[in-house]
Amino acid sequence: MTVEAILEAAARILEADGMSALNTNLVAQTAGVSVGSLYQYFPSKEAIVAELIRQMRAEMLLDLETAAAQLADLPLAEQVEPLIRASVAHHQRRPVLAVALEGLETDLPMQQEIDALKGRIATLLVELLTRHKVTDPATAAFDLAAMTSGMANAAARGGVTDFEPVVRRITRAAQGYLGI
Amino acid sequence: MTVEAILEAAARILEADGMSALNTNLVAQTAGVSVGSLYQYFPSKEAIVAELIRQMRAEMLLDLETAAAQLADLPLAEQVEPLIRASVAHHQRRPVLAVALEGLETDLPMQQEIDALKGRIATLLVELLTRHKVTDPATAAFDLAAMTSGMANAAARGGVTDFEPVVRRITRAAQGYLGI
Amino acid sequence: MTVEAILEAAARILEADGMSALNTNLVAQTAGVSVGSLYQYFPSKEAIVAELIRQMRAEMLLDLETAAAQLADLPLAEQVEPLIRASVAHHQRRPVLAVALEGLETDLPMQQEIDALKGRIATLLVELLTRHKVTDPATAAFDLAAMTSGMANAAARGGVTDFEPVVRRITRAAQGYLGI
Amino acid sequence: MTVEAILEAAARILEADGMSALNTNLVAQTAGVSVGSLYQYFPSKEAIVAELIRQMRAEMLLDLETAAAQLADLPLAEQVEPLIRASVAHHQRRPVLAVALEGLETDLPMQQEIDALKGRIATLLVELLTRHKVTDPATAAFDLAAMTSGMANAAARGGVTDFEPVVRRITRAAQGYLGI
DNA sequence: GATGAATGAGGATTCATTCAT
DNA sequence: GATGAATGAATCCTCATTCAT
Repeated sequence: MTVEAILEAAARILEADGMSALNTNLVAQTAGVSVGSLYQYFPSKEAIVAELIRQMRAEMLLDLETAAAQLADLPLAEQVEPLIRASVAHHQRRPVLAVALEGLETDLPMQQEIDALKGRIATLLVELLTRHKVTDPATAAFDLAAMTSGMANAAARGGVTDFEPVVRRITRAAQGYLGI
Repeated sequence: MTVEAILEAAARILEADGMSALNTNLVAQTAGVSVGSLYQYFPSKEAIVAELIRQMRAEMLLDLETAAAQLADLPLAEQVEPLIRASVAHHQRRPVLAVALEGLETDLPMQQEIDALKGRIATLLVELLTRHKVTDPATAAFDLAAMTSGMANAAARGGVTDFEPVVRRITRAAQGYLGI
Repeated sequence: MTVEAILEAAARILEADGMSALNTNLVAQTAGVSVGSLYQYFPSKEAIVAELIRQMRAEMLLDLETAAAQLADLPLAEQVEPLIRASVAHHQRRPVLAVALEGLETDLPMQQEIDALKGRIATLLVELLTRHKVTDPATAAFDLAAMTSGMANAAARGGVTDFEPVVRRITRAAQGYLGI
Repeated sequence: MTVEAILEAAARILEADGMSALNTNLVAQTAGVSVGSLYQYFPSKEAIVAELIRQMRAEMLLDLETAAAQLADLPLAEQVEPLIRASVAHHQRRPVLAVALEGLETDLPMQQEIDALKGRIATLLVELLTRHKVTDPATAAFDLAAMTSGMANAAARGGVTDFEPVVRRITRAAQGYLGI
């Protein structure tokens, strides 16, 4: 309960005013708990942000795994759009937060758990592309992920809230990249 | 001289340790000037970052204008790759700095001059796409720019220093997007 | 406790070395608290001074109200001296501080609360003079207050610590002014 | 010329925004000279303020001496008003500046020349009162000066620009004080 | 566990003064 | 003499973190 309140408070502050406005006292106050309690559950301010990012990546992994499982037997051409839709589901849920967190991910000192999740996401994509005989699947997975998040973030920054058209445009680019 | 020393010092700190390590005393010291001098030329820490971004965008505009001028008479299919190369030239020059500055651009309060440059970059692309009868040229320009910087940034973050292969991969995606 | 320590520290510094020596670190140190605590209770350095002035004016109002209540039925001629004594009671308590604070009052940006207190002091005097048929009571109240604080401050600056003789001399001037 | 420009610039800044806005760079700029030149003529910021105060006191002494000379043969009762008028002539000329400078006088470290002028003003008054057999002429001079400047400053602070009525009211108080 | 007052290092900014040109 | 860029000590203020209750 407390943990969730803290995370939600941090998320809202990030959405509203960005990282420069995020400070532990404000998070605690917004969450309706004391700073002391905040430090009971999180060792540092960065740990809060890290947990938010971890959750986002965990959700993304789940979204992708779910989609991949359902699409397993289809040809690659038909999987692309649903997979991109899954990759972007977290943008669809909270676009502004997604952009903020992705921007923060770079600065964060290496996080065991987050890196593991990102590894699993990468592996999922690489294996999928390998299975479909894509050349240089590692690079392709990397590029497709970059393209997808680049376009989704730009759309979110531009105030988009319905990502369905965005998904279709990303799909076009991805299919071009894959030579489909 | 002093101004350049300050900007170069800030750039190097940003490259090495990111925004959280950027503080006015360190910038001044690294630049070999006093804090007082720093404030003679920049009203605030943010103004230094803003100027760095402004320069990056100004260079990018110049790169694009130069490329566009040389390509004016070619069909779109042949312009894509050189234009992407131009869009990414600043990554090629200082990849780590480019990533850092693009990440900072979002947080920065609206900057007259930077916004003007970004407007001119956007206009250049929109007009070029319009000339070549691309459907919904505004959205296409937006998406292509997002895709390009998304992939270039990811590559830079991954430690890439030769962007030539990256340019070719982005080109593939862009051509797919444009249906070429 | 902390608030009082801060105010007393500020008061002592003001008495000893004046406003130019008043800085937040010194106040905190003198008060035996950290700067952080100081800012927990006062939003700025000026706010500390403002509170000191507010207290001085609040005491003055109380002194005057008490005196006025006790003198209500006497003729004006007999009220003048006790009222001046009340007006000057804060000088009697801490002469050097009183002078310092009155000097600072001018520069201070308008303070809701302080202005309210000064308004009540003025009203008290104006009504009293009105009740005794003094011509142009507003101007008279203004002048008498100015005369009183002018002479009391000058005496304090001159090192006087016993204000009883000063009160009697001010009384002579005030009675002259009132034509008594 | 330069000296006067500097003093006038300082005076105007003091009038407009008070001591907290007075800084050497602004004074130099307002005066249309360089900071370097300012320091050619004044050893420190305080020296500028001190000179302004010195001039004010010098003018006041002159005003008083002139008045006293013209009134030498009149009875005290007839001298009071003209002497107060002379004491307040500098308020009449630049009320806001007069208030600002009198407020600054206290903080200023002892200034040889200013103290000498104030001594001569005091002596002039003491001797005049002595000549007219006033009891305790030193204290009377002190009190009358305090009362005069207290009332004049308060009036100036209140926005008064015509001091003639103020002079007459001060006169009433002074005559009361002197038992005239 | 919860609280929130207290801490104090860190960092932004100002401005009197100097001095090379 | 004049200039104004450069200096850096001084000062304000913030905020992550601790710890006594």
